Amino acid sequence: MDNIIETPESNYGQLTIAEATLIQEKLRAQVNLSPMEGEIKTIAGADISLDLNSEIVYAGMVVLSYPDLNPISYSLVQTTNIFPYVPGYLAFREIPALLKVYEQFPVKPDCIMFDGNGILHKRRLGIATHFGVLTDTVTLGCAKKKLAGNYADPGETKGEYTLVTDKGDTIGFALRSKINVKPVFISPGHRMSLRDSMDIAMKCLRKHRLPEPTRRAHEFVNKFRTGELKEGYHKLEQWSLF
DNA sequence: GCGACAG
DNA sequence: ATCTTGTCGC
Repeated sequence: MDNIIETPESNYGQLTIAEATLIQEKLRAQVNLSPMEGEIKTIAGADISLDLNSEIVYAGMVVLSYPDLNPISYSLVQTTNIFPYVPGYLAFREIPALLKVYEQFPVKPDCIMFDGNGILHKRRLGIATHFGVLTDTVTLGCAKKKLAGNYADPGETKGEYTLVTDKGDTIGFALRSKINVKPVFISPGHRMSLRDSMDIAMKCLRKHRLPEPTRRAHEFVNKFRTGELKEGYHKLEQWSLF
């Protein structure tokens, strides 16, 4: 039973929703939302890309300098998908591949931003939180749509935000990341506070709706799927025009 | 039964 | 998630 939790890459594909729920409830007790310690010098964005009708998963992470936000390295891994997409269980679909992606980094990033939620989740265990607890890393989530909770629409100015609450708990923020766009949903994953997640997300905003880490991860992973980038760990030169 | 529903 | 055409704005 416990080995299911220890080896997600080999067992998540066989899980039932009931078993997955038990794992989330067990991991929940290990989540750390205390203020982040230490300075962030690098932040990674994580994402996956899929083919239309294929089992292939193209997963990747891009490490950016912080607060400059320039890509300095990236890791790409191709795997076969096993777990289906079920709202609330995204982690079981993407984490096996992302663990392999993470393992390829000779030097780990100080923080990782996921394309999905942290504690902004019915059981407070979105993909960012799940990955953080599993690997004991500092993580946060940035989703493009609301998964759980309630919120009021934030003001139209870039940087305005409102709280997302659920059953009396504040579980994240609806952030207007750019003028005239729908808000994105920010929440801490692991080893950082709600305030930390907002501070970091805000500092990662540039000209686009999505913060640079996840925007870059999405970009790189798509280039990987279309063949423009190759699998493996790659270090970018400082003068690279990325 | 009717909505809600990360990617 | 992915597929698509046009359109608006910097």
